[in-house]
Amino acid sequence: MDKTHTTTLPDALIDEALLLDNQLCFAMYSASLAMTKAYKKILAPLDITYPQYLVMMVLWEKDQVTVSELGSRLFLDSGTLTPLLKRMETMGLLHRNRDAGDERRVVVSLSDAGRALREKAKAVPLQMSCMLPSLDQVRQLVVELKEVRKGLYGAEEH
Amino acid sequence: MDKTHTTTLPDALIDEALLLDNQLCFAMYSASLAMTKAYKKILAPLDITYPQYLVMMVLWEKDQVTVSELGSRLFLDSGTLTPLLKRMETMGLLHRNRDAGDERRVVVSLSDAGRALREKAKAVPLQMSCMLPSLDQVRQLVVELKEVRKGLYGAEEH
DNA sequence: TCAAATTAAATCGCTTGCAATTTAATTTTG
DNA sequence: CAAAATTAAATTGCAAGCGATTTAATTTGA
Repeated sequence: MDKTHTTTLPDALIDEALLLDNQLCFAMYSASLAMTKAYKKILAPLDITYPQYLVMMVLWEKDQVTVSELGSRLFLDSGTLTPLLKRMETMGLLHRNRDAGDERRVVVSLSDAGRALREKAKAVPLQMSCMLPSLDQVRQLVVELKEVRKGLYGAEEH
Repeated sequence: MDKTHTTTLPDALIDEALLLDNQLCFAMYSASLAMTKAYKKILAPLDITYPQYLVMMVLWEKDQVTVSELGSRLFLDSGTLTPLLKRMETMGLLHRNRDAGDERRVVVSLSDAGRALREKAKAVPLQMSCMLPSLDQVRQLVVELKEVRKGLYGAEEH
């Protein structure tokens, strides 16, 4: 009996694996899109998008961050962040200034309006939590999704 | 003691809720982005993007679907799908034809090349699974994420 | 019957996201 | 020190996503 390491999987298993409804990736993808849409409604009074809200959350945690810090926090690169931040600067939510000590860096900081927005934003998590499962389940999911994320970045350090 | 239903939450709780690392939504968002990037590498030999791969999976399951069927399967609307499908038609993966019985509908069907691509695609799920947790954990996550998705669409039927 | 309502796609304008390249500043090292 | 290598952002070009509107076909119903 020829049992090599590279056995072919049974066709049935391969077929099953190609079914949309079985796929974790599609579940994450579609849940993530659903989440963005839900946020659109909740964030409408604040006049910001979900990615903009993410930037604000980073800044509310720690004012004065470079574009790369923001990027490694949000898993986004300058190609995404630069135009996003420029729009937010135009809206008056933040400032972008070259770091005097290292002119390569751009330091992003909150404007008064950006700081003020935090008050309005305090209502957001509660509104969102109404649409989500129990706190325990959420906490568990967060842990698992972080593991998944780590696995997906896997090869390339991160 | 004034204990109305609309008690204000303790500040500490509100602050904690605004922390990026605690948020399910950010965990889904960033895991989903990581997933798309991982697929980019795996799908490179097939010359398609992840959303295009999703369309192909639907068609491999059932050839001949309308744009709306595709939309309700993938949770995407015609604003997203029409240009996506046109690109895929140009690439030669599928055909788009008005339904003779109801000229409002467009029926999407596999081309020979599209059908042929399925052979190459059979390797994809296994490659992806190497980056993911155990099958049991994946299955559990899929169930939970579907619930989350349902909750997020909540109000608007779906 | 035939105008009004509904439905299905397409279109438009905008924001993300990302790979690849470019520009400019800083660090390394020969 | 000065050329080479590295680093940080910006830029470019493209593919998603989506709200809002438009166009065209079909169904409703008065």
